[in-house]
Order: sequence, then structure tokens, then C-alpha cells
Amino acid sequence: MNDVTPWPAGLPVRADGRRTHEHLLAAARATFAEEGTDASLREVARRAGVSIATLYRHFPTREALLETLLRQGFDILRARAADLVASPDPGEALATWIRELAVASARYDGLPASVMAALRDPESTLHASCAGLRAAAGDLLAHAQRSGHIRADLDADQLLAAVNAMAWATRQASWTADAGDRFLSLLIEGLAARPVQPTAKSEEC
Amino acid sequence: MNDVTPWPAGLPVRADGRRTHEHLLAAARATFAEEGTDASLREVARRAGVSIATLYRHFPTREALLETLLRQGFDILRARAADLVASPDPGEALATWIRELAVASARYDGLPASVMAALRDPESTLHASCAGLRAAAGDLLAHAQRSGHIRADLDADQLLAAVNAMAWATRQASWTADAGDRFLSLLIEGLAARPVQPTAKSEEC
DNA sequence: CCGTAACCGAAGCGCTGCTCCCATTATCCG
DNA sequence: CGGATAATGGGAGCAGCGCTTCGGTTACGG
Repeated sequence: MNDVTPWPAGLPVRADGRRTHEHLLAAARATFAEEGTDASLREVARRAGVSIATLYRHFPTREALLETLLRQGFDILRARAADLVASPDPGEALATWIRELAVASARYDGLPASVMAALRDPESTLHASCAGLRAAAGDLLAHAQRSGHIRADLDADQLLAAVNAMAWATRQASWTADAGDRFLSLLIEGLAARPVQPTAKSEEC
Repeated sequence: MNDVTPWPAGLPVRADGRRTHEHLLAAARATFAEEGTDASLREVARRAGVSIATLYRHFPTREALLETLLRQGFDILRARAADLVASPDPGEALATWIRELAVASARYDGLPASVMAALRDPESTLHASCAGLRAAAGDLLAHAQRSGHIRADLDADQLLAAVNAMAWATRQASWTADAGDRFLSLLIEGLAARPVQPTAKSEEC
């Protein structure tokens, strides 16, 4: 009776419950794709053919819903980073991973903001996934920085913020097809370590 | 009786109206600074000691309110661009202007998104101001590109989007003081024309 | 096949942006 | 200085939002 969260960990046990779960996920994918991660959850429930209370029973918060949608992709990205960290060219490995991360972050409008918010808030259901992403980014970044091809004045949080910023930019207008790549190329070239940059006014090296 | 917009152009004529106008602007500045450009307009009206209908009478849309708040700063930026366009170092001029634009764009949370949306929507009250900004950016960018120090595969829209993206990133966490500069330096170094970049896989030059 | 637990629907709370109508009231002019 | 007037502002109202709660129903699985 007091069990507010019916499934503390795992899927619903009954068959119809699991069906509803899948319907909700499909509806959320479609709705978030069209309207962004701030879309009305009532609309998600409507599309799933389910009442709003049912949605909240399955996913107590919007972030929990997002987490389920994103977990698989984020896990893949973490594994990808673990592979790439052994690459002979750490700079290129980082660039490759950044491009893949950016594709994931640009999937839904508003997703970059959700990820950044989750990183900030340890209580968020999304926090663990996003922190994992940050750790993966940190590993790749550290290797690339040690190789000397990537500027050293940057940490994993700032890298994630920058990649998400480019994903954000990609979502802000109906660009030509290659605009997203251009934003990423701006970032990736900006990441390159340069001997001394005449335009930079940095005092410490 | 049918005059929905009391002041088609210009300030309210009566003295008390002008007072209220100023109160509203001050309240909006404070509220937007604390809660971002999506803050509740009821809250703005509350702070101004005014009813919500009064706010809407003075500023028919949220964008009209924002426009009044931003116009001065944007005009200054346009003038600044006009000055800088004559600079002997177009690359450095562009970098300087970008930094100033980023400061303005990072003033309120959500402002980069509002600016990008206004650029997209010709009906927006903010559109004119933002389009002026784009034109200014275009001039500076074209000069810098002709000088050969700035990569040529970029237009004014993309430049504005990139700067706003960095302003967005600056707002996404409580960074150390220099993080905003770091994001901008990433962008500015990414803008530099490079002979051939080994990490880039672009097919056309 | 039936008891039971798990599920779902509808209503409700406080909030939002935005609109409308009418009384008030400050203003400006004689 | 006072009064007519028109501009002004207050409050209620609409539809929608996120999120919660309660109770009846239903589909399940022993």
C-alpha cells in the first residue's frame, strides 16, 4: 500500500505490465523525437493508450523515463570509449568518440540540457549514466592529452559541456546536412594542442 | 475599444504608465537573471507590483519584453562590429567581437535559445535585433575569411549558433571563473584556418 | 476458475501563458 | 482648481502543464 515504486529494480512482473512498459517507451521515443525531452508526459501517455497515472507508475519521474531510453546507447558509448582508449592515435580516438557522443546527444531536442542537469544533480535518475559518460570521456581525454596532441587546459566536464553545446547548436535550426559535422569540426580543431597561438592571450601554458 | 496594442510604437504617454514601464523592465531584468528567460511572467508582474494584465498591456509577448531588455546591448554590439570591421587584424577583430557577443548571450539563462529561435522566426519581435546581429557577424566573418586567417566553410548563421552554443555551455554548470573563456577559446581556435588538418576527414576543401 | 494483487482511469492541486471585461484613477485641459 | 475622459490596472477565466492520490476494475496465475 505504501509501495510508491512498484518495481524498485527491474521490469514489471506481470505480462500486461511489461506490454504497457514497452508501449510507453515507444510512445516516449516518438514524442521526444518530435517535441524534445520537455514534451508533455500526458501526450506520451495518450500515445501509449494509457492514463497519465499509469505512466507515472512505470516511470516515477521524467528522468527515469529518459534514463531507460538512453541507457543502452550510453552503455554502448562507454564500451566504445574503453575500446578507443587503446587506440594508437589518442587524438583521433577522442575525435571519433566525440562524434559518436554528439550523434547521441543530438537525438532529442533538449537532451544536452538534460544530460548537463543530470551531471549536476546526484539525485537524478540519469546521474549514474551521465557520470559514466563523463568517466569515459575523462579516460579518453587524459590519454589524448598525455599524447600531446590535445590541449591540456580542459577537464572531462568541460569536454562534455562543449560536445553537448555543439549538439545543442545542431538542434537550433534546420541546417544543411553537414552543419552538424561542421560544428563538431570546429570543436575538434579547437581541441588540438597548438605550440603557441597568436590569438590566444593565455598566460599559463 | 479594439486597440489591443496601446502603444504601437514608442513609450506610454502618461507619466504613471512610463513609471510602470520602468518598474516592469527592472523586475524583468532581475527575474530573468535569476530564473532565465523562461521565468514566469506573473512573477515579473508581481515583482513590479503590477497585475499580469498590466504586464501584457505593456509588452504583448515575452519576446517584446526581451527585445526591450536586449535592444540597447545588441545595438552596441552592432556598432562594435562596424568599428572592428576596419581593424588591421580581421581575425583578432572577429575573436574580440565573439567574446563580447558571448558575454551578452550568457547574461540570461535560456537567452541563446531565444536568440536562435528569433532568428528562425521572422514574426518574432526579437527577429529584427537578432538579424542585425547576424548581419554584423556576417561582415566581420567575411572580412576575416578574406584575410585567410579564418576557415571559409562557415556562414554567419553557423557562427552565431556556435557562439550561442558556447554561451549555452557556460550557463550549464557552475564552472570556475575561467571556464567561459575556455569554451570561447575552443571555438576561436577552431575557427582558425589550418593548412591541412590530419585529424579532419573532410573530402572537399 | 476464482481470489487477489496488481493495474489503470479520473479527478484534483497548484502552477503556467495568455485574454477579457469593467471599475478605478491618475491625467490633462479648461 | 476641478471635472470629464480616456487610459490604466485588477481580478476572474480558459486551457494546459507536472505530479499525486484514491478507488474500482481487470487481468493474471496458482
